[in-house]
Amino acid sequence: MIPRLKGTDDILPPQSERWRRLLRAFDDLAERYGYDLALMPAIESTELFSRGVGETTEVVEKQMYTFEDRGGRSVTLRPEFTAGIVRSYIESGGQGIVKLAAAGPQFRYEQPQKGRRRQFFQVDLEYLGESAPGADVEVIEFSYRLLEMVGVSGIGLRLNSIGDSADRVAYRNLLQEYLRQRQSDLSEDARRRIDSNPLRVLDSKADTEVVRDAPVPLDHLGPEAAQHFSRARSALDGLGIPYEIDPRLVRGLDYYNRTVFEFYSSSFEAAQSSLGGGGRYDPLAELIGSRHPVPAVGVAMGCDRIVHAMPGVAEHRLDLYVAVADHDLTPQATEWVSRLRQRGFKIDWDASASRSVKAQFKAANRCGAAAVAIVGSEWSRGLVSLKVLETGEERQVSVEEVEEWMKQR
RNA sequence: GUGGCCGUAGCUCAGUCUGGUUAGAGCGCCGGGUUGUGAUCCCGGAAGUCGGGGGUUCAAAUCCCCUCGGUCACCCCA
Repeated sequence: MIPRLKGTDDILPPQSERWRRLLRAFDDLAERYGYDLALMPAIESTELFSRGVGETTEVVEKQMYTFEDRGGRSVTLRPEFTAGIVRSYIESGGQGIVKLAAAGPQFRYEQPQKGRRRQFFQVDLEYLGESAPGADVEVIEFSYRLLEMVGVSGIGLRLNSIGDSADRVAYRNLLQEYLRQRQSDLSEDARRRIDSNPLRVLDSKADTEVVRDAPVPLDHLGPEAAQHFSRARSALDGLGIPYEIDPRLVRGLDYYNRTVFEFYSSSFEAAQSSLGGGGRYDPLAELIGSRHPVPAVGVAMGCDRIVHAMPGVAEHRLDLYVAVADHDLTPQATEWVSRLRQRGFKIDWDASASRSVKAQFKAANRCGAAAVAIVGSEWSRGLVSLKVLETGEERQVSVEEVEEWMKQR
């Protein structure tokens, strides 16, 4: 036996039923909100991520699946969607407003635990070319409605603004000065980040005492960033979307500015409880080679975690299971099953045309059929036996009545 | 990369401390009780290199050493 790789999952029934519901809900909402489908490469140039995501980020420093391909190029399995989608926007002309929805696996080489796999699945939305706070609000609202729609309970939203790059130069100095003063109280990791990535110290769990009194970006926003944030907030208030301001929320990727946010569920018990997050990333396009700025905002939701927080729904998977009692009638049954499926009914049957009625009933029960129709001696009179599995009630009816029954159920 | 816990049937686990009949149970699967009736009930069956290797012993799932895997947590993120 060759087992699956560490940190990868086979997603099979019954769990996969929730995935189907989630992906359908995402697809449906994306269409309603005007986002077009994007199917992106799972593999890109390593440089795209090192420049876009940031050299000093955890992801780039030690979590990427990077290797040399047969042509000697350094390539990387995507650890996230955004950099690749922005690359495609620039590569295809880089103009105007483009709204895209994407879904697929991402790869990060980490020690697996609950809610954290080496291959994990994300649904993703990117709103490119729009600088107004309304775009931030739209992707946040979309995410909230998606979680609501699939039945996640205890939805929480943390919101913050980390300001513009220009505001952050002054703020960064202030923070570094503060951290250096408290250096002796900091963890080793935090000390290392004072120079390379001081913002990340703000969400360090090991340094909560020092961080509590540290200056936060929210108090040092420039006037434009401050106005952007207050407009976004009042729009969210108007939509009735609850949130809490978390002044120490920063994101692990370097390209963010202004609005950042994170969704979680209070019912998902795990150390990795964030269901998704995102924010505005106006600086990214130029980091990866655009000759003009591209304002943009996006969100990525972790499907594996959302599915953990979704309720299971017991419902009949199939409208009908067709059991063949007289195997000479297999050709007629084949045609009837096909006709019903073409009309949109969910039908299954024993395609082997060899098993006993008893075995076919067992199969029907196992796959969650609402009823069984027996094709046997009564077929010559235009009838089948219809047995409703839940009640055990059985009667002989015409094939037209079977369809009526399924429609009214 | 570091630490805790766990590896026995397809799944969930008992048995390990205190070595000793043929390694068990529940669920699931297959068959029969009903050659046209599931779920429920009764009867039967298949299925296990006890994670792997080495050692101690008359004897190892059980004790010792090494190793591999899983899981949760730290770190970090979706």
